[in-house]
Amino acid sequence: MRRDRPGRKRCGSHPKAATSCLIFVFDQLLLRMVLIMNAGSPVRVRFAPSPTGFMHLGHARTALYCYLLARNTGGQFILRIEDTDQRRFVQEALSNITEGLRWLGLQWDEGPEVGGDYGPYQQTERLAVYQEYAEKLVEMGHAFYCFCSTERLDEMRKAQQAQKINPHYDGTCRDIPLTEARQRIAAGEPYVVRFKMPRDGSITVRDEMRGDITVELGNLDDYILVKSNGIPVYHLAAMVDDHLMEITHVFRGSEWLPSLPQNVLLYRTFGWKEPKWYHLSVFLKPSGQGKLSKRDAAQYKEGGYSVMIHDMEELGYLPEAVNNWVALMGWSYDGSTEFFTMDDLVEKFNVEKLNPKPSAINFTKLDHFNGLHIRNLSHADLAQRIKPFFMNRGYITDDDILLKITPILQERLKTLDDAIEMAGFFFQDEIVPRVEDLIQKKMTAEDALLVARRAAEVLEQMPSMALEYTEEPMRQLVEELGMKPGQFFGVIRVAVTGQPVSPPLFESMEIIGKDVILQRLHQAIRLLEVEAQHS
RNA sequence: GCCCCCAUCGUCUAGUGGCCCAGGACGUAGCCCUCUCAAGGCUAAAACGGGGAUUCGAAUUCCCCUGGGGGCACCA
Repeated sequence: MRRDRPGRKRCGSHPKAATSCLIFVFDQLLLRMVLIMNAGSPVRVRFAPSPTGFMHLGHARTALYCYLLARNTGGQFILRIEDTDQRRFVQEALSNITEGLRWLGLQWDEGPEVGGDYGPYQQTERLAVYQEYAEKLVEMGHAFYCFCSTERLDEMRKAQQAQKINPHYDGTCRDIPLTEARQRIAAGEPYVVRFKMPRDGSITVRDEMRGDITVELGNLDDYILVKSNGIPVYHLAAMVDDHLMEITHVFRGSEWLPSLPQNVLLYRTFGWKEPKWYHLSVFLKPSGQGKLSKRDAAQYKEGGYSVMIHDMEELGYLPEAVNNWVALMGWSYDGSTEFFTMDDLVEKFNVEKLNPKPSAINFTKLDHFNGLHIRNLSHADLAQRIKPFFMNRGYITDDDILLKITPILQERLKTLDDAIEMAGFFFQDEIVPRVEDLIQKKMTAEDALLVARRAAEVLEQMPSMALEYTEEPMRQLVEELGMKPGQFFGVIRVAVTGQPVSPPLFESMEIIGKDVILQRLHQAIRLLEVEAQHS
């Protein structure tokens, strides 16, 4: 297939460029055709988490890619719950995952809560289906019943490891005649079903991002298909479901890559049409050393970051930014475009630019994307998004004021949470500035007092705190006093906002209003008077 | 121990044999703008892991080494 190389060739005026220009046009035509062909073949992709833990970044990326490809091709995005491990089942995990998906804006077309024609979408509700296929495999002679106890298996493995040979099933039950096996089962003997791996030859499988991979079948194990409790393992359940649900493209973690040959062999044994496989590489720690682990989670949280999706909202991240960030770890568009809205991603996502290299997460880049997406929001939208953060801190917010402060906050926020520290003073009845903040560098208490007094005098004359009544008069005052603007406005800023760093002064003053401004100025004057006497 | 995968600035990446003494982005440093902080603009430092081979020509193809990652369960 032709590769997409946007912006690579440019039509110039140089005579030689004419040919390349023609080629470029032809290139674009081809590209169009490829896109149309792609769009004409809707995919069916599934995100299939197991409810054994909460949703993290790895989940988010896999789900995002699934969603993007489905939307991009007009196909279906399916959510399937792989809950065949009842021992590790976590009650809140399912809701945590569905909430995470919804927060990210990755609504599924089929699955829990929404149904679909290929249901049920929870594996424990499909047990009879797997049983049927396991039986079929036994009858075909490609699987066998195994009566080995876990104790014996453990010992066997230990012995193998001691001899430094590859741990694998030793084949004890492989050749028990089927009639005998059935008798033992009827007699109540516990058993599992194992795949009867061919002993000779090799198999070549294909990961779309890496190419062909060939392995010796002798290296593959007689892996278990059905556990002794009658519940299938992933390798059976997922393949049966992917086939039955007509999944065309499988996105899963690279931890599954080693078992791809077994998985593909099952497909081929049944004669099913194989999906295209994409094994997404793991996320590494920010240091790049080792994969992201639960152990480190607490540490990230301390730094104001998290790898858990349910933390992202509270930390002040936008789902748009998380998607943008996560999309670019393992996928690129043209190597230079990095800002993508969800619509952009849906339109531009393509499997050709997927990359198999493990990537270290970079939280500061998340911050950057979050800032970009915050600035991309409308004032009204931003206002509504920062509102809950103020509410949670006990501030009584006012929608009008919120809407007024949004424009001066927007380009200063890295996270929505930053709004509290930056603009809390708009909603506080009383602020108490620290005297040492009031007095600017290279300034005495008397100097600061003079600034506050003169400013108060001037502002008192004004009909309101509208920009036209504050900025010019204050600048004149600066000149009159022969001070540096930074110093002068520093005093006013701290007096009015209570903090040395704030959104633009005049805009802030206009929003706060004349009464409160004068009140705060006089408070500062009182504080400075006391200070001046003591020094 | 065995099997599999990966390898370009600190990090995310572009790159599919000549457009590359390697481009973009985050971060870092400096400058500009400026009422603080940001945002924005400009500039700088910063990479093809090592060795062979193929070729007129290799970041790009092949081999070996090294490094990193993953897997080898009645877990997913």
